[in-house]
Amino acid sequence: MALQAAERLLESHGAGGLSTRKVATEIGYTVGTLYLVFENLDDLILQINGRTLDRLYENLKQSSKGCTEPQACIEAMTHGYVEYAMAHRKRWQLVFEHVLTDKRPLPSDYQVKIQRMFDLVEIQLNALMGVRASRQAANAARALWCGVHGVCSLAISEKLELTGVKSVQSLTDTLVDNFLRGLVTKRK
Amino acid sequence: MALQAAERLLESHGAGGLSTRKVATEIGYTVGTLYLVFENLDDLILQINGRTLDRLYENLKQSSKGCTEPQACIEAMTHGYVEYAMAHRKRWQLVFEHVLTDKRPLPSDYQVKIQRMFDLVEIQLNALMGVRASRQAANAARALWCGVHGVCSLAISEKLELTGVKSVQSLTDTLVDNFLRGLVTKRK
DNA sequence: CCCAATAACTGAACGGTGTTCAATAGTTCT
DNA sequence: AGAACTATTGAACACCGTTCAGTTATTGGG
Repeated sequence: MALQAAERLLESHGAGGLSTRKVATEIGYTVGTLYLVFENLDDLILQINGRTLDRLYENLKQSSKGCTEPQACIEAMTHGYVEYAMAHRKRWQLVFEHVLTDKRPLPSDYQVKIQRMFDLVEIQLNALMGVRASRQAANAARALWCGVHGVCSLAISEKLELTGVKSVQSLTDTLVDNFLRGLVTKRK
Repeated sequence: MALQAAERLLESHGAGGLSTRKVATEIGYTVGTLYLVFENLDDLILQINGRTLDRLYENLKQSSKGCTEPQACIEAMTHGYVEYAMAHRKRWQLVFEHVLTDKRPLPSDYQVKIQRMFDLVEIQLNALMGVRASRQAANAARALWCGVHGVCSLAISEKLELTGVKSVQSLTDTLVDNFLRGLVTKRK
């Protein structure tokens, strides 16, 4: 599959090294053929990103498998997110930091794949906050997840002076712990 | 100046529309001349970004001018940040979401310009948390600011289904309010 | 005033990119 | 075998970043 070759190129040469010609050559075809399968380079990238989002989602579910307490679940998921992002920076970056040429809105299944992740958190927040606050939980889930995303974003693009995955994890812990404590103290 | 022309192009055609040839033409010169002034396209972009970071910093200081309470200051600053990011998406995106071709580390004054913003928050957190917790305040400032950044990042790249600046502001409020409440309740 | 030295600027060239599409090669079916 | 259909090509176009030998402008000295 072309997508596998593209992912190989992405991992080895970064997002900048992704080109239609290279991908085509990698799978033993020429450029023209690639354009019969993909509408666009953006299209190809979106399909790679779809796969990445799937794996990320699976990673989150896996991470939160062995937990019972809502708070522990959320912490496990944030660790899972950070872990995946840091372990597959190039892939993660292609999803969240690559500006597409296309002006069209992102495909709807793309939105769904992102929303899924929010939902995982929302479920736990609902458990944590009680049934009454389900409206707030949705909002809080988004806020929290944006926050975790922000840590990864700045860490991966090296705009924090953090060294190593460990310190990124501890920074997200700071964010998540305080946010959650704030959330439950409001409810009391 | 070439930078002004480049910023004009950025605003009108997005980061993708930035090219050495276009910038050169815009100021009535040819490509070669541009390479006497800038080492690189990356170099040009970094200089634009430096200016953007300066303006963003000024905007933050301005926003937090008329406040007295630490919490109000922080909220004013986050609003200032979001406001600037949403009003100058292209510029903001070039700073934080454009992946440079160069493999070299970011210039040190770049790091300084980012650190400055953390510092503004840290000062307020110190006031909020008491003197004892200055070590935690530095960490908390980074965590909080990463969080706000994350909201902007996802909002601007349209990965949230948020409509309008208003809802972005309210999402950051959710994040910031809960985080701060969590922070102060721990201290008690 | 003219010439030499210096600074400013050019634009063609190279190798790369995304994208298109007439032409070709291969396959299938009657 | 020949027609219909599909798969694949590769040359062409317009752009890109980057380089650098060569040209033009400006300056200073005699």
